[in-house]
Amino acid sequence: MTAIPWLTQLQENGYRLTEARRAVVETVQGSTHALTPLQVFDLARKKYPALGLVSVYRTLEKLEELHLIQRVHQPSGCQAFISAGSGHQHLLLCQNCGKVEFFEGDDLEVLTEAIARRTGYQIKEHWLQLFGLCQNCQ
Amino acid sequence: MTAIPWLTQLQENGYRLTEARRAVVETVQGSTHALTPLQVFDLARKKYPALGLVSVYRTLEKLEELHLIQRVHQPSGCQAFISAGSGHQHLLLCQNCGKVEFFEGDDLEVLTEAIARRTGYQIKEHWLQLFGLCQNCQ
DNA sequence: TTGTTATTGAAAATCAATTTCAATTAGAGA
DNA sequence: TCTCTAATTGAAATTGATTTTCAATAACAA
Ligand SMILES: [Mn+2]
Ligand SMILES: [Mn+2]
Ligand SMILES: [Zn+2]
Ligand SMILES: [Zn+2]
Repeated sequence: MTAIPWLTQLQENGYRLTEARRAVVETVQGSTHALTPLQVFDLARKKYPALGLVSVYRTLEKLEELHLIQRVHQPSGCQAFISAGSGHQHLLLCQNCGKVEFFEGDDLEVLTEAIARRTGYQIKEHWLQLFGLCQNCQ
Repeated sequence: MTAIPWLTQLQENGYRLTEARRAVVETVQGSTHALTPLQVFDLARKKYPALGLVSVYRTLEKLEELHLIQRVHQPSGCQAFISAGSGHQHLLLCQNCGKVEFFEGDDLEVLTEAIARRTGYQIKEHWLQLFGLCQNCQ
């Protein structure tokens, strides 16, 4: 719920703790919606008006590198980021407001094995994403 | 196997049949790999050297609009296109060479209903994509 | 064959993302 | 606390993909 663990992890990986980073981290960490770099910029500038857009890109890059955030692919575009789920998880996205939920417990073993057999592919991983309307947007 | 149905469908939708379009359509229609606009350009120019990159973008736009091609999302980027599957299908992609296979027969009913109940979302659709290595690339 | 209008490719414009750079600042060590 | 240095900053320039503009061309209906 707090941004401190992310800031700590940045520091533990040799990155310095700055105002710009703090603003970006607090913005992304606390969001229940996937945010584009520009959206992060607009929100984070409220916390730290001197922030430059470049620092948003640079911080997002580091957060992705540390697997603290992940890119969200949508029909409307693939530039948005959200706090990464822990372990093997999948996304459920609201088509209207972009609200994100994680879920796990899909069981694709049987399916992937059948497809591997039929196609001759060696299957390594999968993407599963659900789209719909959140309670607010129905 | 032939590009004629696509060309016919373009014509039926009021679009004229030109050399540029024919070259792009033949290139994309016949490919087993997802192709970026630039890859389409390079391949289609062999058929029609006067082709401009702009016409590639414009033709891909129309083919997507008619649901003859679909965008392919990958960790490495989301600009590539492939012939669209018919009906409800999913993709299996080779992580090495980009070869694409379609499959169907996933059964996510139980899963999506459980998640709908738990999250309160009304689930409308899903994306399922498998990644691996094709026979050639293993 | 003719006329209209969609389509073309080249060039210019746009837009997001990246790189460059000189000034600033975090934070390690004294 | 003070000093030093390398990381970080935001502005500006650059890049690269995509879109728009435009005058010339060509598809195709009549
Ligand atoms: Mn899974
Ligand atoms: Mn399905
Ligand atoms: Zn919503
Ligand atoms: Zn392959």
